Amino acid sequence: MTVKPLPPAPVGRPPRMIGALLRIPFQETVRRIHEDLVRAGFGDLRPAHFVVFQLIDPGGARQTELAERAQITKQSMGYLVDYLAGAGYVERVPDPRDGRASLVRLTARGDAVERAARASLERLEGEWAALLGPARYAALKRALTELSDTIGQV
Amino acid sequence: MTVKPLPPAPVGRPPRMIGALLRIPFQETVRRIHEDLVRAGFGDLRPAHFVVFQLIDPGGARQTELAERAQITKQSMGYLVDYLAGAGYVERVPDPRDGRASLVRLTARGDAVERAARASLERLEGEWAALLGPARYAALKRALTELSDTIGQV
DNA sequence: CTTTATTAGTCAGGCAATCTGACTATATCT
DNA sequence: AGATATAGTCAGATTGCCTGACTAATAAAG
Repeated sequence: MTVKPLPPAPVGRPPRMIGALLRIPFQETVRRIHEDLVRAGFGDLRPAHFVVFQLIDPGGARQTELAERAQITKQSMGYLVDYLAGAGYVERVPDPRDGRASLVRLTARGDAVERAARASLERLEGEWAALLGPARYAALKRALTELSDTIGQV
Repeated sequence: MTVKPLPPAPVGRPPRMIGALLRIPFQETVRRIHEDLVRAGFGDLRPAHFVVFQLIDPGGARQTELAERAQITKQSMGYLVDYLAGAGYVERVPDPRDGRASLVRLTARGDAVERAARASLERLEGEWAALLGPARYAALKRALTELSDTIGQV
């Protein structure tokens, strides 16, 4: 009666190519960090903001510098920093070395986010190291590090 | 005199964590595919469209099915498919098995894109395999495949 | 030391890619 | 036949990015 059952799954999918193989774990890192940050009370942070925490220097960084590192325009970085400043995660202080510039610095709340994100990733790394075995996981990180160095981005 | 030279680079950056290590090569795959597709005359495709080519079945797929696989809403997938149909990469044909549905199918032009994207990734994989050595590159793919299988996404 | 060019950042406006909610038409189940 | 579920569209909003034009401060050239 039913015409429903689609032809019986012609094959078991071609193996994923490197694009999907990188995308899936990468998206999982983003998802996990976001989930853990929400649980830690930082629910007003969205994935687009993570790059700021990742790229900012301990003593603060210029907005233009952050934009270059993140490879977005200074206007887009301004938008992200505005939001983060409004939500109390960063503050702008005048740069004593250059009257045009200000330094974007993490507040105490911003520092807490950085620590929470780092802890979240470390938990995930622990899970993955357990899955693959520590040696293979370390080899994975070394290989990815070499690729990243070659690509030459932040 | 000059106050300019920032303190001489306090340290050589902490090692990247797994998030950045996955993000950098992943973004490189996207950048390279896009670059090669532009060169091949498919400059009207944007990275957001790639997922459709990646997820569509040879005989066509339902829009809702594509949305589920891509983990976006059916409305968002509708937006992408509308664009691709308007640009001649896919066509909607009525689903003979279900009057509510249509099947999204690649046109000849869409097939050409899929082949070009695959070739682009294969070139990139060749470069990376040369960089790491074939054995380490194969091990990298195996490790990423196991992580992807565990995460359980497309 | 003044003019010129460069740099840091903002303002204004626009587009792409997502979302939610409400709806229509068709299918399926009881 | 009636109730429920599913495929897809319509309408409207938001986020994250862009380009272009601008201001203010600095640095370089004469």
